[in-house]
Amino acid sequence: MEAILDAVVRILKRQGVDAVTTNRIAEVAGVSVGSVYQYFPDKGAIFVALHDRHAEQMGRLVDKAVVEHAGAPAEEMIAALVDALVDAHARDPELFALLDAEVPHRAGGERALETHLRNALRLALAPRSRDLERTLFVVPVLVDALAHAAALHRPARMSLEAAKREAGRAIRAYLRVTS
Amino acid sequence: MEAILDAVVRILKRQGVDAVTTNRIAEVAGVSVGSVYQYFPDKGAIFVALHDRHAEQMGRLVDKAVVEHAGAPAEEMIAALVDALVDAHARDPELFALLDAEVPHRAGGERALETHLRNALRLALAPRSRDLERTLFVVPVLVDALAHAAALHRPARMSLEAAKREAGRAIRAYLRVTS
Amino acid sequence: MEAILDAVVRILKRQGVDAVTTNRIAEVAGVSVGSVYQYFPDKGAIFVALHDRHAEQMGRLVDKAVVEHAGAPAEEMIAALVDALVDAHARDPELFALLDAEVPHRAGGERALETHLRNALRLALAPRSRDLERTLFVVPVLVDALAHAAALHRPARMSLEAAKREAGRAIRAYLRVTS
Amino acid sequence: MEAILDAVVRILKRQGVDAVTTNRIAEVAGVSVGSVYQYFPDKGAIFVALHDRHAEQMGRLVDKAVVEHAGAPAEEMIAALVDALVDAHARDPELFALLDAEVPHRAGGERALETHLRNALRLALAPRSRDLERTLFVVPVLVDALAHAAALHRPARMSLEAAKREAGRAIRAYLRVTS
DNA sequence: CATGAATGAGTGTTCATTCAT
DNA sequence: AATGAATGAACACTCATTCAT
Repeated sequence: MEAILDAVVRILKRQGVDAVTTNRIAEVAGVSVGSVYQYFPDKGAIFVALHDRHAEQMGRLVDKAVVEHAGAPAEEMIAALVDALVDAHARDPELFALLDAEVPHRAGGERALETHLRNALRLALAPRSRDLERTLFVVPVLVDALAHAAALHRPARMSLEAAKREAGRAIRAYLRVTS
Repeated sequence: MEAILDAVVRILKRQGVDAVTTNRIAEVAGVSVGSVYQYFPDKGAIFVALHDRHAEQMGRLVDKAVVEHAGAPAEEMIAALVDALVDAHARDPELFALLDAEVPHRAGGERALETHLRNALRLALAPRSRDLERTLFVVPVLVDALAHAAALHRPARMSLEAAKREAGRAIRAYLRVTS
Repeated sequence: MEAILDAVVRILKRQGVDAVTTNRIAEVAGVSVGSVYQYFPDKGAIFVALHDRHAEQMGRLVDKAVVEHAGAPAEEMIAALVDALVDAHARDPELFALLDAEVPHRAGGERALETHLRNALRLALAPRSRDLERTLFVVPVLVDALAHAAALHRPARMSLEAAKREAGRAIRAYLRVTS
Repeated sequence: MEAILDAVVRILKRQGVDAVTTNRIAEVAGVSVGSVYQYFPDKGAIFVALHDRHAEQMGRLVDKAVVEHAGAPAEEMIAALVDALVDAHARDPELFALLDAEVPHRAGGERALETHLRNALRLALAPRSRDLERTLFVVPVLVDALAHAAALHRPARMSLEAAKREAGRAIRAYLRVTS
């Protein structure tokens, strides 16, 4: 299963989505097509699983940061969050850009990372905000968007660290006005 | 050409990406397949054109807001920007979610809206910021992400207006710390 | 009409039969598709006309040789015939090989050159042969096959002149046994 | 594979080249289109294989005649050659005419029969000729052309046997002058 | 469980042909 | 007569999926 998803990733990076056929997946994974269908009902499920796997990896990072900064000020936790997410995406920007742009998302089932962030932050932000609802709407969007941008779309002249720092400033600025 | 893109949109909304075949496009557009190929070299080009058209429409909105608030404070201009973009996307959220999730983007050629915003804001923000580079990195990301979120992914209990307002607050907060 | 056939020849040589489309013919000939259809009922007719034109050109060569050697011994006439045909084909071997191999012949309507040769030789050979029928069967076949072979398929080490001479010897040898 | 080529032959004879579509081939061969593509990379390859198969069949006949008349005079061997080739083509003249006229040859890769003949005859003719090169150029051309003509294009009034005999005479006459 | 040959519905695309101008 | 945009039937080919071994 992991092997299959890894095969998809390899094909995706080497030749693009259009080269991702079930037969090629099997070949690259070193199994037979039949075996691919033992684990996934159809091709769509493979893409879903790929997105899910990524979401879970990011989710684990989020949980870890939340747990590790349970007592600390929200700003610190968020800085850690941004840090972890940016690093994770920066490890293979090409892949994550591809995942976003080319691999179909089946609209609606998504926003997994934002949702996860929202849930994870609910507790951490509860005491801070007069209107939790609105804060929990904005912060995950900022974290997700800025982390992606920092890792994948920052200007050529800006370092990863500088981008992280600026992302942190933006989120902190918002949190401050949400007293 | 417009008719063809409109046909794609219609099929997309009614039956999803997989139903978008060149023959069906022709049928829905009321022309022959051959004519579709008179205007587009292949199916991929149709999707590209669809994304481009959307980007241009948003670009025009951006330009309009920038021009109309040329003398006004940046905050106001940005509020107008968010307003216009949110309204534009809110007019047909389903479509824009689809466009984002299912219609392949050909990774890399993208971020059109952010880029346009960046260029449009360069002048408006020039006097404000000590480090224009970083501001021009963050603001377009915030505008784009919050506008999309407000229009397409806001919590069920939050009104469009409330989402816009909150988006505005977040961006304003960042601009304030970027003296 | 000539222009159209010339266009076909040009495309044929530059890009092969598969590139010969009616639209491309029109383009290369410098007219519109509609005009092509003014002169030819359909695409097949163009190929037929091409073969016919070639057959007529060869036919004229045959007639000329026959007329010019009307009084001379048959051997001489045949030598002239082979000479003329070989030269004609050797002028553009590539084209004639293409014409033979790739341009569909519509089986059965063919053997135009052999038939023409047969008719042209009927008189010249009449006095020589006890069985004209058989001679008129063999000689055109020899002339056609050897002329083509000499012009288009002779071994790399053999000169055109040598090939012609050898072709002549073969035909003469046959004529001699056909007293 | 044999089944596929046989299907092509069947369609060719019944409905002509234009009816030879990959789907129809599959249908007539009793397999699926997919299976056709398991054995042949594309449609062109099928035609090539068809020509190749024919060339091999003829080649086997040539080899057999050469072997069986290894010690005998060259005249006899050639008579046997002509005999075998004429009979082979006469068994289904229509098909071989079609193969020649309508099935594209991909110019240049061809003359397979002549080449085979040339190689087969090299040994047999070696002692006879002062100039082997020229003899090996002419004889295969004569054998091929006369065998085809006898089988496929002889005058209506001439029997197969008579045509064979006359072909033999022509070749023998040439061999005699090539002492 | 694994295999991978076989399947065939379905797709993108081409191109001969037409006909209103 | 000439044009060339429009047509759409038809085709080569792919690839997700199955199932007998």
